[in-house]
Amino acid sequence: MFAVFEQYLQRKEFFTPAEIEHIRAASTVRTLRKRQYLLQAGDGWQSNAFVASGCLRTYSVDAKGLEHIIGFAVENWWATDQESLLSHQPSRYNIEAMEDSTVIVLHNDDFERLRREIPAFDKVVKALVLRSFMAAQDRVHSAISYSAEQKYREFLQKYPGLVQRIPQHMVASYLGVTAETLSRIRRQW
Amino acid sequence: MFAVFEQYLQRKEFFTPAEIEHIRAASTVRTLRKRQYLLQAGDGWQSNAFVASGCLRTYSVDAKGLEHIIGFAVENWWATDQESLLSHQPSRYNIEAMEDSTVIVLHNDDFERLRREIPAFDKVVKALVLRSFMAAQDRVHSAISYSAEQKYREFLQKYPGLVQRIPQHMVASYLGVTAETLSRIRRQW
DNA sequence: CGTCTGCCTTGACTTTTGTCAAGACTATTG
DNA sequence: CAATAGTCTTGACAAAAGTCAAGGCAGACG
Repeated sequence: MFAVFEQYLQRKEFFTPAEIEHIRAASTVRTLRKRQYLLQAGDGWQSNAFVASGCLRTYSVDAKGLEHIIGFAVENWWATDQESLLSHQPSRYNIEAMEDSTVIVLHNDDFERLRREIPAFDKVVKALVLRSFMAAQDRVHSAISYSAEQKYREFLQKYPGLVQRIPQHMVASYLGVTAETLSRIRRQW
Repeated sequence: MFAVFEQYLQRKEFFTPAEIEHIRAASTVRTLRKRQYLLQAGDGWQSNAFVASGCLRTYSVDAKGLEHIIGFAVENWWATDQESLLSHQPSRYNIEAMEDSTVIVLHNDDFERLRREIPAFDKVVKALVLRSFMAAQDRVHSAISYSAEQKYREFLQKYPGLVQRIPQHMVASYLGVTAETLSRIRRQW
């Protein structure tokens, strides 16, 4: 499964075999069964996880027990909680496998070391962080500008295929609407 | 006004006088009158702007003519449109001065060159991008999880002082609610 | 194979938020 | 200083979304 990660990296930048070996040495491959947690709220988190296969979700649980999904991560995406990582505080989020999944876990110390030692790796991460920021900002824009229906349309268009893999009520949670509302939007079509 | 930028940088990392001079050489100081635009939707954007004084807002205008503020930037913050910058497409956003302001503008070519030439500068930018991502993600979390009132409370607590400087209807736009709704929330207190 | 759980839908009703229109107050500016 | 533009508030009403409760269906699993 590390091969998926290697291909991801090579697609973005050129890595020598030695560099790949360094990265492999720092990596831990973890398999998760459906519904298994990679991170549970309240625990600390000091890693970054690359999804080699499967699908995860990151979500919080509010005072009323409602779940709010802040992100999905399928193959070739990353799942992480930078907030806990940077603050060294327990996480507010849960990261849970929605399908049987395989992830490549890199402890943040190793991750930062690899950024220093391998310029290509640093480049990949720089681009990743910047793109993540832009994606988050764009989602803020949708959240404050669009109706539930518009947000759903945008989701379909932006992530075609995802809707096939993810239960509808979780898409609703991701969009910030209730499962009933999303069901009613779809009924009208 | 460049001094504000220098202090900002020195507070984050150590810069030699020569490094500061390199940065100064690439910088353009621009003063903006209240209501003046730094960027208008439809134009291209190839820079990053550091706010030395004053206050700016970044917003889009939707099909109905309604404004949606995706961000404010006061002293020691940055104002930019990474989307236009990275895609080389015309911007969807306007950046407008809400007060008489002074900004330090760095063309992206110079910005990237400085990152390569000055490690401390690269460090500052890395941290900035990561923090921006986390802030955006946190805002997504609020947007999908909270009611209008809860979002307003969080805003007050997160950016005390900002509410003194920014017209209320713009705070409403930032939160994704109408000016009337925000006014009614405040009435209840 | 039958039970159970998760998922989706639907209806009836409530709450929240938006829309439109009007008015008051304030600061700016010619 | 008078006109004006910007800001905030309020009321009446409309629309959007949430809540609660029920039922059906399909897949998972003992």
